[in-house]
Amino acid sequence: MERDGSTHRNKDKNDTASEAWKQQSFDLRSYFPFLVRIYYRAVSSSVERIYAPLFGLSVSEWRTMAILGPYRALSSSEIVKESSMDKVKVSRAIARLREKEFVKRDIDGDDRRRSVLRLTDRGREVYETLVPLVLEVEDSLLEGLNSSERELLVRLMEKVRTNAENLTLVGSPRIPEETI
Amino acid sequence: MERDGSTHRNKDKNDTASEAWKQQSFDLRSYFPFLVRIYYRAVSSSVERIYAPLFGLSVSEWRTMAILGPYRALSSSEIVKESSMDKVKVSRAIARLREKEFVKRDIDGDDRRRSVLRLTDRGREVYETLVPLVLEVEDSLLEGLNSSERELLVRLMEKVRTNAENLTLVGSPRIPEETI
DNA sequence: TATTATTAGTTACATATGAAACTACGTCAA
DNA sequence: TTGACGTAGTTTCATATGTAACTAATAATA
Repeated sequence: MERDGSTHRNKDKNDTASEAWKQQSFDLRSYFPFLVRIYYRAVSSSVERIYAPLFGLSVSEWRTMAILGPYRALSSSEIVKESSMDKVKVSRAIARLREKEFVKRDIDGDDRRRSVLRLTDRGREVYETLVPLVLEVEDSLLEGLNSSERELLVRLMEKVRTNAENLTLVGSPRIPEETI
Repeated sequence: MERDGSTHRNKDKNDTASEAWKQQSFDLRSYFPFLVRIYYRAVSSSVERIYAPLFGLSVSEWRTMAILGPYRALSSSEIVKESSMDKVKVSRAIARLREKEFVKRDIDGDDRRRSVLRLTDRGREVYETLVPLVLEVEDSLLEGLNSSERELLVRLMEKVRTNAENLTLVGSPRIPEETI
């Protein structure tokens, strides 16, 4: 990475060819959203290396367990809110976690549409095995960054995310899983 | 975000219950890889808002065009290298771009396994329409960050990515599309 | 209370994905 | 040459995904 942080293109100004003024040099490899993608993929796979092979958990399954871990008893839609997953994904994750008997479900007495989910004992064992391991990964990922750099990284990512959300607000309603 | 950058857990030390020493407080919402995911998704969707509705391009199709834009004529496997997509994805992207007649293919004279891809005139038009738009998105995403912050953000992401890749190196060979 | 609207969660369907198998072509070595 | 191996790119298959339609239950209101 040896380009300045603000922009990496040079408008071909003074170019006289009829259409050439349009031609901005564009290099995917330094396009910020592309860098974000590469970054994300690297981080993702390093975490998945932990819970996928150990207990055959998918991402959404792990996330669901992670939410249930400290909170104890939540409804599906509460998990949706906490996890930034959609309700279909959560529903499927729960279905599989119930098959694996890592999660159990009780129907709410008052509102019988609502179900209350919690980890089973086995689920809690798995959760507690996993937590220190994924924390270890987190540490390794941030290795070499001092605490103010870590703070800054998180802060800048948040800032960018806010910008992104403001952008998306104004437009069409699509939040695809995979992009760039 | 109001936690320190290095860690957000408190080991429940001094807890005397038999298993409780294992219990680290774990909060998905502040788990770094989770934050990365949220960040990535926000950035992704803000870019896809541009090329998806305008020309019905998928992510991999857009990326392929973005690679072909400046370079002119590349083989499929060269695109694979540039794009950090796997060959199946690239192959499919090319197939659809050829249907749409945004990309054309010539078989290499010397090596008839190899095909050489380039944008068609129509493809180049699309590309040139898109480039300024996606650059605009990039700008909006980074709005409010001065250039040293931008530089830093990119640098820190790279550092984390390197850490991640070193981690993944040592283990099982899986690079899933979706994770955390 | 009957009727309609709302909410929780699931299912169906069409599309996207990755791993592995496969096809077609090239290269190397005997 | 011919066979063994290697490479470019495609296809198959099983799984994952999102949208939209759906079911079941509750809430609101007439």
